[in-house]
Amino acid sequence: MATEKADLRREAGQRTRDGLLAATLELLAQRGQEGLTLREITESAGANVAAVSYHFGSLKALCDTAIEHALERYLDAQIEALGSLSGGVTLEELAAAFARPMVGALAAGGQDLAVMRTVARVGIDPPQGWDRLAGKFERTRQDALRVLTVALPEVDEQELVFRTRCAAGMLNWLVLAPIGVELAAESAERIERLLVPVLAGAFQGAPSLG
Amino acid sequence: MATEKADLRREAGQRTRDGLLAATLELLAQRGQEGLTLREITESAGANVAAVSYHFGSLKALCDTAIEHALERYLDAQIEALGSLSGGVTLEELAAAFARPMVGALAAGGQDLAVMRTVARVGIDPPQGWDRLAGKFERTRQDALRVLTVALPEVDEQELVFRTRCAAGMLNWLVLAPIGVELAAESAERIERLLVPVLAGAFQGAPSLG
DNA sequence: AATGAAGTCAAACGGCTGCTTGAGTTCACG
DNA sequence: CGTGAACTCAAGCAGCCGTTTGACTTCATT
Repeated sequence: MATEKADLRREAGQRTRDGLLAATLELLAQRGQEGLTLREITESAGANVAAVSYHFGSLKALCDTAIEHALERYLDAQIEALGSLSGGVTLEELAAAFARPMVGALAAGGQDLAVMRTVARVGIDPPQGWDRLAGKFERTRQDALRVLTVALPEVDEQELVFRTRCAAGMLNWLVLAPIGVELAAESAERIERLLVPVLAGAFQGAPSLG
Repeated sequence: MATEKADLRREAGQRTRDGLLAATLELLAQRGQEGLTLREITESAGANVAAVSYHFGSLKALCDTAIEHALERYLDAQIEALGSLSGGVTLEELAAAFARPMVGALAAGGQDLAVMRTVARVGIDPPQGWDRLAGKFERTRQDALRVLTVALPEVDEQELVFRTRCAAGMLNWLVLAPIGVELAAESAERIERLLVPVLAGAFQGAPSLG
């Protein structure tokens, strides 16, 4: 068939690696890094405890790898969602793009949702390998800020940064807290219809008609 | 002196109890319930490990007690802040009252801030004794909703409930995530000036000028 | 002074933790 | 077929976990 050699041994090893990463991601999403147990992961993945040391070196290294994969998946989705925006868009369009990865993950469930929950948990207790992805993270913030400064030229830039962080934090909370379970039962359209006005309103700030 | 009898033994026991509760609250605020260690608490409180079993029965019971105390302090502050609002207030006034307990805790630091952080963590992973305080919690939600339905009669009530939860979640996130450390360094006035427009905007939703 | 309740404490317990070991299996390659 | 690398596995390691125990101190009461 293919010119590539099969090498079933390496394939089996890769399968074990992937299974451990998937099980770790799922458990990280459910309970975070603290309550995580080596034997729990390996039982969930159908692997031996020694496989963790063999493939990743330690439990901590396995968690770091799983978290880094999740962060990279999330940041890529966020960059793509925000990068598609042109200069002159409405706040609603920005809000919809800002929330798209999370809305999609809530609707899709499974590993996408686990990625989102893990990223949200990492946002509360940042790991040590955080710096390596700080650049990508900063880029998503700059993407949002660039659109915001055009849409809201009268608002101080420092305040727009704060509002962006508020909006991101709100999304993180919604996906982590029990309300995320309720939202996951809804359709993507309904979630977006609920969420976009709140996000856009937070970006814009209270109108001065008080 | 006083007609009350001193009974220094009971007073010492009460001091140990309070010290354990204070140390537990501080550690709960820092790292949550999972990473918590019996010996860490007792060393921080200057007590013996057996004191936990003696005074509370178990580590879990100690945590539950500390969490319940924190929840009660938070809910009382929230009820008082929202209860002072009359029927016809602006969204900004509602937002300011909604955020007042958290802004105050950020400015005060210390145990007030620990209470707020612990409550926020509980919001993500609710304990089992949650139901006992569900009534008080529901009351704060109703207080906010009552004002919101007057201020925003054109918005569906179900959406207002969602926006209230979004706003509460945003505050919880701000106090839990690393941004909370930055905010705690600011003055209460500055925090409120940053926060109120975002909260009021989230309550109101995006204006239909898109 | 004797009594006994209240509280403290060092030491130990079984159990679970992450990790290692060495033998065993699988399979590409000469 | 023999060799050796890649991988798996049961068993065991030291160490920390929450909890218990029984002796000890402290002190109001009689």
